[in-house]
Amino acid sequence: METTLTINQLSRRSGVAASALRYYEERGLIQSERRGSGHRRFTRATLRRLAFIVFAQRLGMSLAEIGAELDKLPTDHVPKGADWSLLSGPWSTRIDERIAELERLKTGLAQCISCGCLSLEFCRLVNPHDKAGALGPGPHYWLGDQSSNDD
Amino acid sequence: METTLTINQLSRRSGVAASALRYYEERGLIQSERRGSGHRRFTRATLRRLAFIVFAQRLGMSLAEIGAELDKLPTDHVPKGADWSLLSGPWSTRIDERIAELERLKTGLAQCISCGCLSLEFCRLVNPHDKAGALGPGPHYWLGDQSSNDD
DNA sequence: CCTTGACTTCAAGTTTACTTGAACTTGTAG
DNA sequence: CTACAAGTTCAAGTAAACTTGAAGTCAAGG
Repeated sequence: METTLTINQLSRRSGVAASALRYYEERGLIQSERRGSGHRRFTRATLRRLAFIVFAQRLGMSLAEIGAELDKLPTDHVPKGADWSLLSGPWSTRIDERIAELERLKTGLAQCISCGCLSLEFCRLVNPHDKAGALGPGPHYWLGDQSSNDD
Repeated sequence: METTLTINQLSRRSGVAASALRYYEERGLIQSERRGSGHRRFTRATLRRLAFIVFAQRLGMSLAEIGAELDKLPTDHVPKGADWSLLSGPWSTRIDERIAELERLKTGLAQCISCGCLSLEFCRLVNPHDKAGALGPGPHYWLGDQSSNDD
């Protein structure tokens, strides 16, 4: 039994579209060996790598950031539990920060917006101290640009 | 004293770029009156509307979704606390769900990925029951496409 | 042998949320 | 009255993360 996976097998197992897998490979997030024909073959370890990618995306990380994290994994052997733990450790913190922000949003939404005390205060609520901490979809150029708030 | 704001005043007060404000108006998220010259004038109520938009974005909502929410506000008077509460009420639930997902991710990251029990299980962790609940940046076409997981 | 499905590359298209630039008009301070 | 800042529209550009289509190659079953 071959222990490697074709791109469609990997796609089915991971839930990630084959086109996305090719894209990830192009970006250097995953690797494959090629058959003489040029067809890709992925190891099963790629599944865990993909899981990590999917997780990280849900946390709002860009593929560039995720790639940087994955680069920290050892290359001399297939990453084990301990190797992954090195990556996931700081993430608990990241997740906790995100949760804390959501709590703030929840409070802010209930109190600040609805009661009418709001003017430019909401920026503090949304982005208290981290200028570059833009999570969520789309560009957020408005974040970290409080310097012009002179009114 | 004029109680209306020019686009740059509004921009400074809200932290949202003037170009974005024009874009929001074009999308129907905010409104303005026009002077004879064509210059926009915004009421102060727009500030709260903007706060809502900014909040909602941080929760991962698209401008289309946000627009749909804002359309629920009454048009016969300037929305008050009670009006906003109608919108923000269900949001606590939404935020709580998001927080719950983050908790799952945290646990999953620590346990499932690092221990190696992972294959396609992670999809359940990431997206337990809500197919369309794609938060975070970028397209997530892989979500809600579990039907082909026959392997 | 032949067909069908899976695979390949490469270029171009898609979506969201804006920004940027050009060309022009208005408003205000001195 | 004359700068100059601030406003306008419109078209085009940007970024991320993919998807789609075209055109061709490869592998397996009958």
